[in-house]
Amino acid sequence: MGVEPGTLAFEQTAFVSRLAHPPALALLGPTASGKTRLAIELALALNGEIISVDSGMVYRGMDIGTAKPSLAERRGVPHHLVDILDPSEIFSTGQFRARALALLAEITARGRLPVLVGGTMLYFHALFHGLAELPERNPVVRRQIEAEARARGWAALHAELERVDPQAAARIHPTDPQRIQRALEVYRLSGVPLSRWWARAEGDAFPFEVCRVILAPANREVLHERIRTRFLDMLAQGLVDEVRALYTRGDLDSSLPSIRAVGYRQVWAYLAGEYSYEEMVECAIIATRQFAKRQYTWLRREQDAPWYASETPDLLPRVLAEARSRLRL
RNA sequence: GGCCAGGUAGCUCAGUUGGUAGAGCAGAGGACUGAAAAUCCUCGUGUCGGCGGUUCGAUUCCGUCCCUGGCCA
Repeated sequence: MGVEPGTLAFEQTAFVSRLAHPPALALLGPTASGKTRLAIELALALNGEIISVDSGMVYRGMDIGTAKPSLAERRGVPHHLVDILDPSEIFSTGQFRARALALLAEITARGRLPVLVGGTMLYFHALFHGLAELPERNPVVRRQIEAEARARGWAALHAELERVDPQAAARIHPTDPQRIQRALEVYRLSGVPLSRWWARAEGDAFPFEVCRVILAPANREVLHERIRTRFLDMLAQGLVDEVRALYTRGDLDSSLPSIRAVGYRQVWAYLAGEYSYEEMVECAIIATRQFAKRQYTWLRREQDAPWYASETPDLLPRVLAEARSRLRL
């Protein structure tokens, strides 16, 4: 494809030669930090396209509760990995990584800047640091393991894991059903212990020069207040009706990752009669706070990325300046 | 005003036959390899409502006062 002199695409391509890899921008932050809006501004200013790094926004029909930007709010900026699945489907970190990598290449080939934005820190981690070539989840094996757990208890399955994969067993707590299940699944599917798979895939380099920026409210009380008012806003916008539409479909249930998402899970429980309205509101806000806390734990590990307070004046110009100098745009 | 039941961690409550107390929730920190908005780990000093009394020792027993809820006037 031809790149014409004088266009932004030409300039970017020209500068790329000075970087080891093509440029990419990544905006990470906890829920309710304001990253969605800032990302759109950045993409507009830098000729970018957005790649959503968000395990909830992938689902169609889940708009209010995931704080998905409306078409108007997107202001013409393409948003990738949004509305790509039905809530009955299950996404995975591996699928995210493969699709994101493909999109990064496509957007770069178009002469535009990829802007990764989101709060699903495992996805960012897998993208930047690589992922072992593990076998994909297998529903049959999972059901089998669940049945065994019901009969013998997770501790017994952890003991079994200890026999076939002592290294993985040492890292996985006996009360962590999800990881015990996954480790046994990988072993049964491949005959190779999970710890061996981990050891094989050491450090897949991320083939982009990435400028990472972290956006978060200045302090916890501010974050908690934003979370509270935002959830109340979602209710005012019709979150209960949105979840009811999923609830009345009849083919979805509370074990699905989509329905387990913060907010959806609690409204679902309210519709099922397990919570009063007040309990639902309270529990959803609490769950969101706890989710944000886990996001901070990941974020603190990203020492090389600068932190910006959500309430910083002139936030956009500052982040723009940071991106331009790091990526030589 | 009288009677009853309570006042113990931010919240809901256990408990101590007298030796100054512990659960759940909340909160904080951490882990994290195809469910990740998931899953899991660690962290509990607080005038035991106030003031007196009894006692070597009171959060516990006694008296009194205050507060909350219920019932009766």
